[in-house]
Amino acid sequence: MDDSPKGTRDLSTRDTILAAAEKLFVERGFAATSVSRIAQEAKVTKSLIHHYFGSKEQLWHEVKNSRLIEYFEIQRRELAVTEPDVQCLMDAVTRYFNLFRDNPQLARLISWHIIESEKDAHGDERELTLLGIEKLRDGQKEGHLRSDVDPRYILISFFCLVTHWFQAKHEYLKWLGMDPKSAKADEDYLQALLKVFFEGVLPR
Amino acid sequence: MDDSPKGTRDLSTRDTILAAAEKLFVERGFAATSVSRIAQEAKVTKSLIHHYFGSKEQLWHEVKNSRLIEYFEIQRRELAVTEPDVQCLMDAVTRYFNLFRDNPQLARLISWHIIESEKDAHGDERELTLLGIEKLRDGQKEGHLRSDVDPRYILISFFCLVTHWFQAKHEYLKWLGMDPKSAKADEDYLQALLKVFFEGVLPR
DNA sequence: ATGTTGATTGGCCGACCGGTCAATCATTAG
DNA sequence: CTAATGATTGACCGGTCGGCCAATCAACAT
Repeated sequence: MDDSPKGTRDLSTRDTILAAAEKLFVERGFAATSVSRIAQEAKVTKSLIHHYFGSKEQLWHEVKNSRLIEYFEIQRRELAVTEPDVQCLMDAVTRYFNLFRDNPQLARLISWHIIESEKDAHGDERELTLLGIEKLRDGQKEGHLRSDVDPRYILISFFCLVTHWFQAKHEYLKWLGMDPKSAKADEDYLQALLKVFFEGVLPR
Repeated sequence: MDDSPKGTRDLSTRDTILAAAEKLFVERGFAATSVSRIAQEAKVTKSLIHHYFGSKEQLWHEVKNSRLIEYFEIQRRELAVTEPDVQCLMDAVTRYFNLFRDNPQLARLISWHIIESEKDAHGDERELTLLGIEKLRDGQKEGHLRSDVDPRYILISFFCLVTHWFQAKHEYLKWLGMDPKSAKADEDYLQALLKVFFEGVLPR
């Protein structure tokens, strides 16, 4: 039978709590979310949350880890089929961008993870990053990418261009007087991102 | 004489509180920081904080606004002396980058501001952004910048490249197994940023 | 039927939260 | 000297926090 470590066979209630917790944590962050509020959202008692997850911290880690591991898994698969030629890289960038576009909680989860900067090291992250850098290095060796920039910083600048857009677009679009919920903005920004990242803002 | 609205002539204590509040808010964000903790940090009583600032929210806004207004002012001055030619733009990018490098609280303050996404609109932000876009448009008209990318998204992608670096570098450097406190990393990233932003990652 | 096990509840705890208030202290003006 | 004013304190408020616990409930194995 199912022999999960703590003996929780019924997953539906547990998942209900997990979903409620994710919603609130993603919305307000760890500190601003109370266990009782999560209980209310999941329509269970506070005690039940402690029964399943032990503590608020553990629940938060459970929420984060489940999402992040899922995200790493997707990335790993994506990376495996990516060849270091230009078209393939542009497709990979687009898929990465769309992953965030289609999972808005992901960007916020990462935001909270980064800003609250906890010590938990994932290993997954590191492995995945090194894999990406290797791919970029291949691209450089084959002449698809310029070789006078450290591939580590190429990768980071790419992360910046995608991650920060989804973290802050509501703010920037507000500054520009544009509709913060417009799907058009995502599409337009992606096109600009591809041009800037691959070709730069100087005329060729 | 000094006739500040609430009649607080002694600024030193007030500033002590402000500094303590900034330190803790920047470190942990609004929700995770308690008034008593700020009082302890500033070595005053909790009551005194309410005496000077009314409420925790008002203190938070005071902290944020004072810093952000200062930052906007610097930016406005920078922008005024920036010509839209390539060398001048690269200098402006570098100065903008160094502003964040030398004021680490600024990036975190903006992080908290963005992720806790409050409704307060600064006006300053909008005006400044439009000014920057105008400058970029000039650069396009004079042929210094490519004209097939919306200057609004050029500006945003630039914000992403700088802001997110300072928000997340500790995380990324950890992934790469590099020293998160290294000043060298800032310098190296800036060089990479300039190359990528202006010329792109494709060979020329 | 009975005991076992885990799901679920409501009540309770001490700690801390943000905030108020009346009482002091220090300074200075009249 | 005294009145006034603001700075500063400590005690206190109601409320919420995260967490604990004993009791019940439902399902199932014996």
